[in-house]
Amino acid sequence: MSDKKKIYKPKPISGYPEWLPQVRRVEQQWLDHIREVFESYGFCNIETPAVEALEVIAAKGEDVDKEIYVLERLQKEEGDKEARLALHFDQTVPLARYVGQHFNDLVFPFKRYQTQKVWRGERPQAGRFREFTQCDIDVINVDNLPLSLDAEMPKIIHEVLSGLDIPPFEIRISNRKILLGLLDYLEVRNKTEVTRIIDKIEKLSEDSIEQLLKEHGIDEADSSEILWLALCPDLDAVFPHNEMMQEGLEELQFVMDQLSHLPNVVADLSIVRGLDYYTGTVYETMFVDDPSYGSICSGGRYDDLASSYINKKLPGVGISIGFSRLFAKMHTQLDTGRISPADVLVILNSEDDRAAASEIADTLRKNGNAVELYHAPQKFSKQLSYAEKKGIPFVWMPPFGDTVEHKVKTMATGDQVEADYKDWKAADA
RNA sequence: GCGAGCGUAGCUCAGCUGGUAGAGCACUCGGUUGUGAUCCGAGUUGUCGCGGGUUCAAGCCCCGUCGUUCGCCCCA
Repeated sequence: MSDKKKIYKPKPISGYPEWLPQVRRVEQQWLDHIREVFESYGFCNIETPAVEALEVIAAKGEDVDKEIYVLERLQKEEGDKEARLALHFDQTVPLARYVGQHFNDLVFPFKRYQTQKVWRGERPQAGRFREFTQCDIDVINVDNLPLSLDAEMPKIIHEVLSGLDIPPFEIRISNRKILLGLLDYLEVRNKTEVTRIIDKIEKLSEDSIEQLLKEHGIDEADSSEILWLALCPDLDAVFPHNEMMQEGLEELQFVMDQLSHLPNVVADLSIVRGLDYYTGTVYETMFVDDPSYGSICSGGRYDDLASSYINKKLPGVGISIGFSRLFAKMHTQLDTGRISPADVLVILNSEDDRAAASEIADTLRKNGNAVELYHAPQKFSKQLSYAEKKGIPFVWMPPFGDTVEHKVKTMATGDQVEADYKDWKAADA
């Protein structure tokens, strides 16, 4: 029997992160926290399929198209007629479809949160994945939507992020009408390209921005006016050249006034966002000490979300936490050593003690403890070592030999005290 | 999709100008009185990413390929 079994050497797939149990444990705690905050503001949850019909997803333009994963059966035969399916690329498009489809059954304003994986065929980098989790909240209404919701979004996000163990962050807010109004006034044609250039202000120098603008046919006077606006720290200093700019300035001022009690929420006119469907308020969130890591939470207002799916005007505002990016930034520091969720490990002394040990474990569980029972009567040191490795904080030591008392050992200190399993709680110990 | 770097035990890496692989950690067992994290002893682990070429000889050189990391594009 010399022939070795061939094994497939396991390796990670780039852009598809996975964590060890001790990190996943923290990840779930973060997700729980996010859910609790969202629900405390009255958002309800939905989940949509991993896939949408390709034509639902692919309508956003070529840049987006090239990142879409299409689904196909391996054994598909030529000529098989099936709807082409694609993995969703964000949660906004599925939401639009969902709202259009269930319009008559939804109550408006529709406030929903959604935490799911999304897929993008990008080159993975630090904080950038091919499969990642987003936590979205959106509010959608028929015909019009109060502007104060534009302020509620960052307020909620601020509350969420403040409750997580992360470095200092800053939520930056602008209103697209301001920059787009100026581009209108300057009669700039390729607005999308220009806004994308302005979007790079975080990474590039002023000179390179000017150079890029020049390459896209913006003359020096216009270019310096655009740059001045993007970098202008004071809303009052901006002169509105037209109604659009005026409107944008007023809206932004209104939103900022409502958020004035939050120091790390700032107006920043260089924020424009690449995605074209945003029409007013836009948000981005950066780590203060590492802004080039990218936005960990972005979003904005859109005039009509679902016009491709239903003949109604449905304005909305939404924001999305790039959960995977956020979590990946921290995960190396998040290993608490707590692999198991168990509070206590019940020792199994011998086969004869199995029934008793099992009863102890059940009773402890009824009292609200998470309990793992060791299932093999192995050496005591081995069972202790197991608790140590799994990060289980307490070990329950049932009577053995001639002894009659139960003891609980606290692993961190080594202390052992007598205890009654009928009313012991890890939380009190 | 484009550009650059890297690819040696489960992990982090060493391997000098080519001479058929090593450390630390991890893991397993042991150090008699049920007591883990420390200490001591013993032990297991590799087609040196894959394919081809040069050479008496390749982990080390050349070509290709795949994977991966970083930058660009775009974006959470």
